[in-house]
Amino acid sequence: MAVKLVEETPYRFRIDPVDGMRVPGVVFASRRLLPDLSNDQALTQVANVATLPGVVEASYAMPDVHWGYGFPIGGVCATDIDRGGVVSPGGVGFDISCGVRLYTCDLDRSRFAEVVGPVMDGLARVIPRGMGTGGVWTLSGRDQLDAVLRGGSRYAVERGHGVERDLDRCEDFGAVADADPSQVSERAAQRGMKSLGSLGSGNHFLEVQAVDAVLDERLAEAFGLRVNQICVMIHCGSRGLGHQICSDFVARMERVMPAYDIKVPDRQLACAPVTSPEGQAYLGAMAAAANYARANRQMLGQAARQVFEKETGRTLDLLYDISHNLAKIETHVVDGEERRLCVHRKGATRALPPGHPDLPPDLRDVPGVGQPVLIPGSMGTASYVLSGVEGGPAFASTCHGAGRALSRHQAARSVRGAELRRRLEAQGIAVRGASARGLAEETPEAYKDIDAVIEAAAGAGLARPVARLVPVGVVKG
DNA sequence: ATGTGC
Repeated sequence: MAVKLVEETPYRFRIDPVDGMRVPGVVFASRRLLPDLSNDQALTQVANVATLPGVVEASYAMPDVHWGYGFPIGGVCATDIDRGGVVSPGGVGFDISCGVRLYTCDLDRSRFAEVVGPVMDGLARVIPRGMGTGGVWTLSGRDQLDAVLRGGSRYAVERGHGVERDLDRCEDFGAVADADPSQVSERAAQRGMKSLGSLGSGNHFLEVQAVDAVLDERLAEAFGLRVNQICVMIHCGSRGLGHQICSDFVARMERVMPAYDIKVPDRQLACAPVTSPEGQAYLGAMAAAANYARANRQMLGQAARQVFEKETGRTLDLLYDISHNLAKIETHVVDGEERRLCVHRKGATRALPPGHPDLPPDLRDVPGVGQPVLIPGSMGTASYVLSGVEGGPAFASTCHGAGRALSRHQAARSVRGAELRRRLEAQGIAVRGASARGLAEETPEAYKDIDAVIEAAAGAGLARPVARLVPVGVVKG
């Protein structure tokens, strides 16, 4: 599909419907980010998504959009459940409920410098990472795995892995409803059994970060962030379990699409009506994987908390835990009417407005304070905390990270792992990696400029920047 | 992203 962009505002570009598109495409980006997009498969994917049955408003792209499996990464698409709307595993992604959790620590950057060695060595010892299996929690069997799949972080806390306040600060208060472990294949379960509490590889990490700049004093205070404060960010997902569930359901939906008379321009857009048996089965399995991902982050956070308590005498307080790969059933006003939608966010972060009932209890009634939004940067660069805003377009969603600019292969060719490690250490960043190649694939040059992405997200009215964080120690898969 | 690839 040939894609033509029309500038609507400095931060919003439109793709008019052609060739079976049911709605326009809308790309939130700045002029600075746009050249990267002009010759990119990602925009064709934005247009392809606009052909899905039941799609409403627009196929949205966030400022960090890039090419993905079928759907672009950095894409948001909502379908109307009661008007034939579909759900698609490709619109969620392989790493179901991949997301970020951020803890604050009552410790300043200068004090942390005195204990950086023991803390980083402690984290390196307790945080499983890299390809393959082995997590901090060895499950007793399928029954206990199913308890994780139903209960998420809540089950982990019930079993002593965390405190009740952690759950107040988790999306969905720690567990997605309607998880259906019976829809999780034996193969997916086998893969999940041995990986609970592990980072994985790729761009997943655990970082010790320092608040570099406060960008909104009032919001930062509400979120408990101050300049030079130490934080811990964890970015990971549902490991082999989520991957297997996605694979299982892509194959299943490809088989049943003809029976629903659904035709899509790319077979990687395989989908089924939300209300169909296949749609419901996927949503049940997806919710189970989402709970696994949250329990995964809970376990890693608890392991990090114990290291901090032992080595610094200070604990970690959870600021928030939020996914950026998930489909959710939500109610939004479309064409002046409240509709039940299936909102797919793939490489896009939910950003609820101030006063929303799903906000943490202690933030819910604070005027002007929206949902904490956690945006991980690439290795060695900044990460951001944002806040959801009133009236955000794109069904209360924003970007999820810097977005790749080079493929893994290109990145690995551009720099040697050992050299990159020295460079990071020279910048004052303590590195505890798993493999040299893994490091090279994540070199900062392989990603877009996170500062430009955040500027575009703010300019487009998707979210409000609160604080900029920089890494002081990184544990990578 | 992933027991990395039909």
